[in-house]
Amino acid sequence: MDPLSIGDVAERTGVAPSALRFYEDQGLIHVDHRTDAGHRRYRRATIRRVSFIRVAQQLGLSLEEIRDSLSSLPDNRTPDEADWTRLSEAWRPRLDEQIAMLERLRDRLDGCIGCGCLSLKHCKLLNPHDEAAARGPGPRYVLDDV
Amino acid sequence: MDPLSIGDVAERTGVAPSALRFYEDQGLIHVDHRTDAGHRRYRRATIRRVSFIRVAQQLGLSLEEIRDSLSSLPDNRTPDEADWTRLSEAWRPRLDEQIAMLERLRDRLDGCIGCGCLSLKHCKLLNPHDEAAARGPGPRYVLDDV
DNA sequence: TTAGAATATCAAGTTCACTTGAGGTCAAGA
DNA sequence: TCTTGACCTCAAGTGAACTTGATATTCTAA
Repeated sequence: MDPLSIGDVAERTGVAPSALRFYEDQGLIHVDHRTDAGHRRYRRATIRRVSFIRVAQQLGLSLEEIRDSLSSLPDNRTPDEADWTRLSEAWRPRLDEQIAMLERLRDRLDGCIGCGCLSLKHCKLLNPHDEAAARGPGPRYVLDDV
Repeated sequence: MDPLSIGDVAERTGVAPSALRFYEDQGLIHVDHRTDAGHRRYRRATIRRVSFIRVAQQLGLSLEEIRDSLSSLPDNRTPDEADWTRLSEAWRPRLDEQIAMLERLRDRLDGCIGCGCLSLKHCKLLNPHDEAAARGPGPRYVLDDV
């Protein structure tokens, strides 16, 4: 049962067969071999790989970035602890940054609502001009650290 | 200086004029009036509105969802505390959910690296089958609550 | 006054991440 | 045997979110 068909992988990961073929085109996953009839056969580790891709997408990474990230993982053997550590360390800053951004937004929304300042001139969430303007355009106070 | 040109709004928000015209087509923002020459003139509140759109996008909302969200804001007057409270309450669950998901992912990555289980069969982050399989496909342990 | 920057419209093009469609092969069950 | 379903390839289509290009007008500063 080890060699998995594209349908197996699709079912296990929730990713459509067409998407799996697309990922293969993009160099994100690879088949172990083909049957005589030309059908794809994947190794079990591919399920992990595909799950990984979906999680990375949730993080906001593009497929290209994910491919780069995955390139540090071996495709011919089961990734070991060192492999995952490398990946984890690469992700950590991004993860921390995203969490911090969302928390900042949440706290600011709460704070602003609490003090009612959103209707005033001083709200730093939705009045990115003033002091913030010097640091470039956009909603700085949310997207950046203050 | 109150009536702002499209260039002013672009500069203040970091959003290209073409994108602002596009947002107008999509019903996300509106002009206050046009000059005799047909040039767009925006009210100051439009900067907040556009900043809001960008922040919402960072949250993962589509322009359509954002339009719905913004429809609760008045376009003809400066939004007041009640307006923002309504919006904040609508966002809060989504915000909390996203933060929780990212924290879950971070903690799991840390935990898995710490115990080295990512190379074993028991890692719940990258082995979404087994028990998790019953709850549908995909990397459940990260995307859902456990 | 005159060059250049900014604005306008409208259609078409771009990128990303896939999906759909057309046309065909192959294995298993009624 | 037949038909259903899973698989194959390759090209084209999709939707979201804009951008670019063509062409024209208008504002601004030397």
